[in-house]
Amino acid sequence: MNETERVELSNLLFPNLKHDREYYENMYPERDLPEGAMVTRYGPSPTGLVHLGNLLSAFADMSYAKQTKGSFYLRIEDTDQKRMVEGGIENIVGVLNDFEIMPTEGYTFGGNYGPYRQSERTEIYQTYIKDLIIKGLAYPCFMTEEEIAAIKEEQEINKTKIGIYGVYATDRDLSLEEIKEKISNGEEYVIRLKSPGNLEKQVEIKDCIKGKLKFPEHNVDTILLKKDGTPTYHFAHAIDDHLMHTTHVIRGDEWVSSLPLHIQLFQVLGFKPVKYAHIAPITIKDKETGNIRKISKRKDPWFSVKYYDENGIPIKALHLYLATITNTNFEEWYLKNTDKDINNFEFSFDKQAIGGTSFDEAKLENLCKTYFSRKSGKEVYEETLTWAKKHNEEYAKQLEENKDDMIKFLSIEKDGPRPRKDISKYSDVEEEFSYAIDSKFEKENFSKYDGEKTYDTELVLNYIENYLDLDSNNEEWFNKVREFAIENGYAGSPKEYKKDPENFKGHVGDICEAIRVMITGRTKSPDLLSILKILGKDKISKRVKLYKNYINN
RNA sequence: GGCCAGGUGGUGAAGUGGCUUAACACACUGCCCUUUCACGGCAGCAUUCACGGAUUCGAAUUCCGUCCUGGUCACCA
Repeated sequence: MNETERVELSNLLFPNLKHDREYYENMYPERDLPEGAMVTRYGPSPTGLVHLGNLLSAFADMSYAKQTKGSFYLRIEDTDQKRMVEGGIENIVGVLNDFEIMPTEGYTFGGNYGPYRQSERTEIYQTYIKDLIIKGLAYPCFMTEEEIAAIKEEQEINKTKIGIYGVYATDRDLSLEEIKEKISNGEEYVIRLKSPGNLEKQVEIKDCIKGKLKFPEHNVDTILLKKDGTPTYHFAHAIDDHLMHTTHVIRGDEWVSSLPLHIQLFQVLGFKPVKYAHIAPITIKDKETGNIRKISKRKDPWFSVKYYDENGIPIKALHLYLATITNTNFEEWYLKNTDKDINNFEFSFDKQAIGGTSFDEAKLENLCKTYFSRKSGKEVYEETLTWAKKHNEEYAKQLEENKDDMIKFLSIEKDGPRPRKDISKYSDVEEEFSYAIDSKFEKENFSKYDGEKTYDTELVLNYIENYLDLDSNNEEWFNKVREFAIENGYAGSPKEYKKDPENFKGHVGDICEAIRVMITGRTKSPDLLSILKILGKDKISKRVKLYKNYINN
């Protein structure tokens, strides 16, 4: 086919396009951004639920764009209408909102490079395809699925490379007349790339994360436009990332094998290449097989994004975890910089894992504890309340009714360089601080206490009456407890008791334990005096009496 | 099967030829601190970096082979 024939063909195939390539090139000019600014994008397809892997790449997109003062946009990749899920797009936008991974532009976020939904860009794609046809770089292919399947089978038997290329690309050199005839016969067609690649030659590609990668050139006549006139991912990606001036395509590592195609597409289209960064997959060691595998929706609850919200894992703590996965040096930095927040950390591609990153539940939990330990009692209260309003209304109500005391309880042992680490998620608060809300304590009584020991209420009552001074400081208070212990035949310290157990009924610790159980319903708690002070004498006595009833029944 | 990537302790990993008798963190164990728990401190936890060979005065780090694991080979993204 000569050029005039190709022009005729292009008009036959795409008679109704309003604009040409130049029009779009001018419509989306270069972005006006500072030097080194990265333009990234999150391009989900609304075919199901958002999962951890998606979130991780969106998080990386956001982080890199933010720290370089660039742009992070959301592009909906919905070129496959068959796989569309109802509410899929709303879900994506909702998850991004919930997890505070906010695009600066894109679908529902505005911006000058839209539309940000691929199904609304069909004309653009077709315009570029038309141009490719004129240049002889793409062609209509009329092969049926059966024919293609037969070729694949043959290739499998012959152990040659699978796909439509070289001698298998029978429609590559169809004449204009033949094409016209097929079309008038009503034969359906796709548009394929006329791949200039040579399998014998190598392409070298630099991936920002993986480093230098070498592949044989791409030589398959990949489908660019499907029968229904919509583009395949590969083609849409090239057009969109060019027109939207993406600088870095950050995506899952399942894409590295199509890198030669994508590079070739950019070349054929005459676009300036983008940089690629392929993120290692999140993996997990399968309990049954012992093998490492990609994290899975069915087997791993953590895979689903809903898990974090439902279980009360704070969004910011999840960010912390995503950051540790993203950059291997983040964790150390975060532990050292107790006063800094995640925005002060500088992410870099060369600190990103190359192989798989194993999901570590224990690490997540620890990170959550550290996160909570750095929050003030008031902050913990407020965040827990917000969470409870959504997931535990009854508790939310109780929290609101007991706001002041609750904040005091949550603030115990929070000051200083070594704060408590006892909460790893919002849902822990209710359980860990079960003694904090009076009405709740009375109702649940001592049902949470699982020890077998019973304690002497007369002894404790006596102590409260005659020795308890809620205005004293910790040292004064404890000296009094010790004094009381000794007078009642207990050792003044555990050491003393250990030396000569025969001579004592027990030691101070036992007295404290008795008090603790009676007023908190448990053997473990934060600093006792602090709790006593917040409760006040009346509530303390009441609880001891409650305990008395409890053991008598 | 072809192509590509990766294999360092229970886990995540640092490490790019001598500074490594392999950092750091999590987990676990023991001890200490201590009125409980948590925090914190100390110690233990890979005589060795999948395996074999080569290069080198010297290798976890370079090269070759083997094995294992993962990804990918759609008119899905």
